Amino acid sequence: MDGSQVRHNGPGRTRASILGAARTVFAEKGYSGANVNEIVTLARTTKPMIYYHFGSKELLFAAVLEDVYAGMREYEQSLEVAGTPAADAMRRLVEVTFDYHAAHPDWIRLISIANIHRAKHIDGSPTLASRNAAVLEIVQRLLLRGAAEGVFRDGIDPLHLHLLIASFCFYRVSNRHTWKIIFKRDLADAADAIRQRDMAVDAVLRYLRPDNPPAN
Amino acid sequence: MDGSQVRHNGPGRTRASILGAARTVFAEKGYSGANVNEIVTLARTTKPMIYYHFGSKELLFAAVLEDVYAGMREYEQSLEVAGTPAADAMRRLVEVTFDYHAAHPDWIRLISIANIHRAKHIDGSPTLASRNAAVLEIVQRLLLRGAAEGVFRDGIDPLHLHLLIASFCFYRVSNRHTWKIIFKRDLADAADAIRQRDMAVDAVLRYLRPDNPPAN
Amino acid sequence: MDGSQVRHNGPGRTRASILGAARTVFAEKGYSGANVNEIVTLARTTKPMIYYHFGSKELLFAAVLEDVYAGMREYEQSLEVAGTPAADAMRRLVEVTFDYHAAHPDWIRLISIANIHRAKHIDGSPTLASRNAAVLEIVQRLLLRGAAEGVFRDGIDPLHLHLLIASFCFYRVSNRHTWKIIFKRDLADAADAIRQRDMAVDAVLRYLRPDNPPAN
Amino acid sequence: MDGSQVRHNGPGRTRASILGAARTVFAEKGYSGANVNEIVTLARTTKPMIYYHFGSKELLFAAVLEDVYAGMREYEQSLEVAGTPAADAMRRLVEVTFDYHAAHPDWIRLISIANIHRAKHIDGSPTLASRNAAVLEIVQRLLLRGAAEGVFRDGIDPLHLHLLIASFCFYRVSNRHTWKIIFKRDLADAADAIRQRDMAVDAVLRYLRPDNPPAN
DNA sequence: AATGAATGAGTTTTCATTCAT
DNA sequence: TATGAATGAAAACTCATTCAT
Repeated sequence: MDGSQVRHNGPGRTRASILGAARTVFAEKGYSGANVNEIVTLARTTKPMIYYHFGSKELLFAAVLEDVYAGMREYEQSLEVAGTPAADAMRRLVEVTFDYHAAHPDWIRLISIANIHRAKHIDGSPTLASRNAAVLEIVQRLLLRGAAEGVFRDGIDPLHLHLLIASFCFYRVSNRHTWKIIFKRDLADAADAIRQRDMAVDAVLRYLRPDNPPAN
Repeated sequence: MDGSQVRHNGPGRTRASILGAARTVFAEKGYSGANVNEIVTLARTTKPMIYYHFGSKELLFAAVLEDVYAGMREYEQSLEVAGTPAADAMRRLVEVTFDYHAAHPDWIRLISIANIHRAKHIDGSPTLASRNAAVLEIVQRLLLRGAAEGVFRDGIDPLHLHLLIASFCFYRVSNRHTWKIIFKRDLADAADAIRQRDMAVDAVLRYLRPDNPPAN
Repeated sequence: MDGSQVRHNGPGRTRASILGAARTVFAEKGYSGANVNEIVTLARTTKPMIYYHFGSKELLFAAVLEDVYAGMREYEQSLEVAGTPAADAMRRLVEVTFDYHAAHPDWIRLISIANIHRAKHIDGSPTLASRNAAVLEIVQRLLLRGAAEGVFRDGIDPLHLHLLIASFCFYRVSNRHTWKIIFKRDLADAADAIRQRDMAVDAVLRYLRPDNPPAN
Repeated sequence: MDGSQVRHNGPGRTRASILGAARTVFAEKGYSGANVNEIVTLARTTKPMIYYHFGSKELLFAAVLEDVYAGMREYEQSLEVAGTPAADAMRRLVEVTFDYHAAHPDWIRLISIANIHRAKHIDGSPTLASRNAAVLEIVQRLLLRGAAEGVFRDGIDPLHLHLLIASFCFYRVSNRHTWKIIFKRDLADAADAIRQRDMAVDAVLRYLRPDNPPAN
């Protein structure tokens, strides 16, 4: 009757829109709190499509998490800072990490939710298992470079350094709601956030600084 | 009128057992994932008792969270270390914080869950509102003492320092499941945990150390 | 507001009415074809009551089947025919079996349905496992008595004799619909049924008759 | 217009494979329990093919039943035993019937399922309506021949005799699952089956034997 | 303070069927 | 003929909450 047919989106279109909607809703409500109906409404499709494309609510959540971790690649690529002194590169790495977390609260919420469920939804994922966590190698190379330059101490475990950085950047976002109530200060406040960012850089660089720095 | 008397537990006994069971179940499954039936089964009582004592599932969860934060008092009291050099006291504070978090994963899970729900269940709680976060004062006093002793730098925001410490101690527990899958290392591994603990102390003390330490 | 309260039937009332409704609906539609909604409507209650009282649709069906087999007791009790010549007693046994099957088509349908599902719903039932099939003993005693009287042959397996009797009585009911279409005769036709009944008795007695009957 | 041609199976190939898969699945799960998806997966085709070739799930089931009854022809043809004494021929007829049922449990399950649904899926089928049930004529001729030979009684209704034979052969297969649980004996046990077969023959021949057999 | 049973609304999931290509 | 994707209706099941006692 009319040429403007709405049915049948392009291939993969429905799947993608479900994934996006699911990401939003899961991040907002948690796994159990999220509601399949709300997801399909937001995705402008129907419930069976979830089961057709993903198999179950659980597998849909797993797909969302894979998607979230795919985003980690993007973050990791932005970490590579070539050709600068190690200390500057490290400063940059902390700042980028800080900013990425600050800019992606959904990412953080979804990872928190995954942990509440003991990461069972990504356990056994071939995609994630085959991943080699690029951050660690970047950090590792940077540590070696800094040590060679004489600006970082030796023997730092890159995983532990990453833990120091990531925990700070993640927690200030993930736990800001309880902090606001308990400590009456909003960690997301812009002015304060800048000082937290400086602090993170400072803490990392001081931690790495050799006890007898080169006298140059 | 008839011999079949209903057994009463001691006063508050039912309430307490519901609270304990709820804590376990909410920590395990999250707010929405937790199920009122499971709670009463674990508490060896019946559903109406929840409504009698707490009013609703939401209010029960709020009560659990208050209970969790009451545990914070216990932690804070163990922080007070009198009569020692500031640096030693600070080392102690970090260690106690680290150990407390490591020993109370449920506490951490519940706080994560509260944050997923944007802390709405504790928002407006008179108990929590009236709380003056003792940690901050302890940290504050310690910072001043250390500055006076000349072993800490000036101008450190106690909230930020607490953030540095707490984020590390919290995150390594809260996010250990996803870390295990992504980085193939278990942050809870005993030997590694010791090194993380040393690192936390080290990072904090190096962060506080004055640039020109007193020549003593 | 009004004294005629309908809610809350007597204890066990809801359970019993669900069981009765389920029996009707399962017999009518088969296990998968039966619909939980229809059952609760017929039982004048609500869906959760099925899950509260029985646990699942499958367990409800299992309960129906147990109920069906409980009916077998009633049938078995009516088999005991004391103090008559063995041949007369056997005639009576066949007739009672015939009549019982003819009078309980639902019983037959439910057992057919159970067999379609390979009896998995009653497999492992403690009630049914502990049952000692009284028919077999009755038949056994009757065979011995007849042999002693010299009117039955020796060495008949009571289970096989019961198979001969039951198969005829069951099948003519269970398969009458396909027979009607294939052979254009209705096995349930009253006049014909009488002849079938006579035939069943006749076939059994002739089968049991000794080759050299006592010359009395 | 483009190289990506859809693979066509041979003519009727898809139809036949759907029919075969449907037979398997319906026999296994019953009409309602069977699932169109499972059928097409087993048939290695897609759902619309069912609707293209058969019109609906119900019509597909009807087609399966027609197919099942077509198998009856094969059975009936194997019944014709020429040129032997009537008693031997009858023995053979019972044995063939017994063996055919024993060898085709799916056939039996499908007929049971059809009866659960009151044979509505084959009601009105022109194919089946036009069928003249060959068994009955074979049995009829055999009875006449036996009577002429003086080895069978007169006046036996061939339909009733067929009922006696078929019920035994069908029921021992159709109801073996519940029998196994109730009577703790497996009617399909090979050694026992032989005795059941002998019994069937014996029961039929004794039923037919004249009261005053010819003294030959 | 306690219980067994009930309720209504909602949850995830399934299914036969059909559309566009 | 054949396919991948979509649909609408309904299926089984769950849940927080409340009633009558």
